[in-house]
Amino acid sequence: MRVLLVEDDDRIARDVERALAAAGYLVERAKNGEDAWFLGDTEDYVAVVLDLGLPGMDGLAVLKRWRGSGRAAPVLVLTARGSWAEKVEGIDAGADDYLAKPFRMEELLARLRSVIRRSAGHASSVASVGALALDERAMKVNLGGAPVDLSPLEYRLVAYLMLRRGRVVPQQELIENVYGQDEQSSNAIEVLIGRVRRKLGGQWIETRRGFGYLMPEHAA
Amino acid sequence: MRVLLVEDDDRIARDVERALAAAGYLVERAKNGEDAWFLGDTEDYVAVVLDLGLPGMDGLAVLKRWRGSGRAAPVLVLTARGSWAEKVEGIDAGADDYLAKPFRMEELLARLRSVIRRSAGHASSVASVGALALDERAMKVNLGGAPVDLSPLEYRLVAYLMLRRGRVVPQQELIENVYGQDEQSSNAIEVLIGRVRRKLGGQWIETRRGFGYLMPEHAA
DNA sequence: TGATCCATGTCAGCGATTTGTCAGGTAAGG
DNA sequence: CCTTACCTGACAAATCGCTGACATGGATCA
Repeated sequence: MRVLLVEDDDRIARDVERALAAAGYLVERAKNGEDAWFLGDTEDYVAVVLDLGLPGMDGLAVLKRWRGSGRAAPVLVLTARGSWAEKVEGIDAGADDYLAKPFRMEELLARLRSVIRRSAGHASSVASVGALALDERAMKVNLGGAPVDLSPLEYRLVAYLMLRRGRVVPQQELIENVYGQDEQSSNAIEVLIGRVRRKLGGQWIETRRGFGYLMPEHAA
Repeated sequence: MRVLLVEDDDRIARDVERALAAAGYLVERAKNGEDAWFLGDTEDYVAVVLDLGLPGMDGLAVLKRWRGSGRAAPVLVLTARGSWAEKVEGIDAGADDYLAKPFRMEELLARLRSVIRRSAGHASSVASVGALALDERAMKVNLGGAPVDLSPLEYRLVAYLMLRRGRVVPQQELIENVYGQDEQSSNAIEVLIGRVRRKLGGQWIETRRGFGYLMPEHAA
């Protein structure tokens, strides 16, 4: 659940960063277009929050370069209110959503959820797999109506898998999105998987030996 | 390119309809929630433009019912400016995008394009040969509906052959693509083929003595 | 301040699965 | 009939992931 925040204004960045962190995301920040482009091009994020007014390379240019090189991470664009021409251009450049400053933090979070959800190919707001339901808004996971008590890391793990249900998620990808960086030197992720399995019971997370993990579309 | 327009106000509807038609879409219109729900649930649209302020069933309720019954067509929501709480709710209900009235027709078109473009990117890739089905995302192979338990190498082998069905694949090519590099010093690949054959039953993999292996287009 | 708890990383060992190797066997093609 | 390519069963080794136990460290609370 790594999110890239591209924003030059420190105050806004701090607020957004805090809100995103509180919502369970792992936030990384870029202050200018070059850094943004580099990070977005080399790292893997579930979403990008991109301010258009940047020093150095323009936000739109960054976006276009990403798209040009095949980066598909959903992008939520922030910009000053009112310029609908800029909106249109931004959207056609490949932005997935658009938000005018100033904005409500709740709205940013909602749009981010939406954008992430859609990029995973799911329309419905609550991702659910059988009796498992993910409530991103409340950062909770319910099993048959009853809330499951998950730690932050466990939540991120489950959320990531649920948003990508039906797809094998390589261990490395999982690690990157649950922990910020690569913790290659241990089996922490396996331990985490084990703990989650014990809490959820049932066979929600399948192991694809040698490939990664999978949450089946239609699980027990 | 059928688009469903859900809008009770005749004037707005007329303008939008005209713009959409000019942009090449086939527009159908619903004036109230019930009609909207029925059409959206039974017909197949590339996108829906949904006004929230409706007589009868509320727009949000319609949207939730669609999502609840698995309708995935992208929905662009129209609503009165300013109520961010409504926005948040709408987005979380599964709207794909959101536009405040009054709006520029250009912006509506841009967002519609964007929404359609995105929804096109989620086709599930399933190749099949007779009763054999390959789900690349889940890295799974089904035989007549039942999953086949394959090891990583076995899976790669089957996937490679299925994606090239009807073509003779030289042993060397197979080796290079199943194993990372060349393991020329043994008959490992033959053993692998044997194991796969035993698991699949039937004559799915033919041997072309001296040339390689082949998965027939229409296998037994 | 100290006691305690919870989340999480680390480690070692277990065990199942996977997979390469080899030694015949089998059959295709001349 | 003979060569050669391919198949098969058995075996051994390696790999990978799981688990339980323990360590650590930060938060909370008396």
